[in-house]
Amino acid sequence: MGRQPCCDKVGLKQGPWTADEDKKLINFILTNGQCCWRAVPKLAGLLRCGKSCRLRWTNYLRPDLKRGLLSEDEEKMVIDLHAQLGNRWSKIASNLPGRTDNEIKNHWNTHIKKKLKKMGIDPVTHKPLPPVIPPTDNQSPPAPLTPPLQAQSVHAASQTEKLVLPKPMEYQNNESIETISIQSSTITEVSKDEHEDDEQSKRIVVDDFCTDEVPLIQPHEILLPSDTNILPPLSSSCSSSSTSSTNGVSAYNPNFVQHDLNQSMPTIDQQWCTSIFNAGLWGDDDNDEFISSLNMLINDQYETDHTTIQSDATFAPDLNQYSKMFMYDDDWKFEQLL
DNA sequence: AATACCCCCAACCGCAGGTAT
DNA sequence: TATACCTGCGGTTGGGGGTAT
Repeated sequence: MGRQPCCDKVGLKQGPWTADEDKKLINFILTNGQCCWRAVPKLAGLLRCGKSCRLRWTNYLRPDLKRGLLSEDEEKMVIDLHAQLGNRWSKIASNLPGRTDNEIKNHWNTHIKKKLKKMGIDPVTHKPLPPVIPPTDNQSPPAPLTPPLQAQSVHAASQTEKLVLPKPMEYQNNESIETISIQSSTITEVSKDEHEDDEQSKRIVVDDFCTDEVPLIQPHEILLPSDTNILPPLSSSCSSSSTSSTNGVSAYNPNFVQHDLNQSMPTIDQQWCTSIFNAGLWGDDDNDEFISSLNMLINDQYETDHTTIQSDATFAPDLNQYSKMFMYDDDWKFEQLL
């Protein structure tokens, strides 16, 4: 059975998002939370399909996103996780808070792949690449490789009942001294022999967590205390059939005022709010609207006394400490953040 | 300065899985 | 059980910006 297209594309806008569209989407989600995406564009006044809105929010506008290049540690983690998980970008991303699968995928394809190849490592198998043999008349097969790395073939252990994937390998650059030492969890694959089920008998256990199941953050770490006025969802009819999340962020959380991912203390993502505010995404005429939304999020208030919200001047943070940047669209006046 | 080429990444496409009816 | 819907996921593309010639 064929599937319907995600939306009727007639009359819908495609291509890069404008600042105005971003503003509408952010404002809508600030006010109403994430609801059924198919309804979002209509309710938010956007000529986009819901899928496009979801992607824009998930990959770009979400307040908990980090921006900028991956750090060295993050890169090492990506390499290590890729060696264990393959191209399961969402799984990899779930281990890097603030990073999206798309971002990691792009970074992999544009940076890490090349780096690994340069180091003589096959980015797919994470094994040494075969040497490049210049064409000769002699068609003798290439000599077997001696693995220069610590990488050990998984198959070597396949005969044991308990299969332990290799510890993170060291990626050594043949051309420089650069060494990437990856410290990670060990994936232990428990074979069927120890259990009764067939395919499902194999499970991957990564030290203290199962990569397929464990959320990065617990619900109590995400949601605000419930003793305050929580903004209700836009509509009770909105489907929340999918409870899965990206990067551990609740998919149906009307308040993304959340605990800091790395700390236990509850914080609103002030970086994001300040960035949005100072980036001029909201014009003067819209400040009340934005402030109102912010106030609801910060103070859980519906009725806003705007005087209680700090003005632009007093709300201005030390921008140097902020990693979140909106830097890809001139319309957003990013220079204010730089 | 003009053009060609390359790189990067946001966005799109289409399929799969889960859930509601 | 079958169907429809919604969302997540991974692969791919297109265009803007930077660099080389």
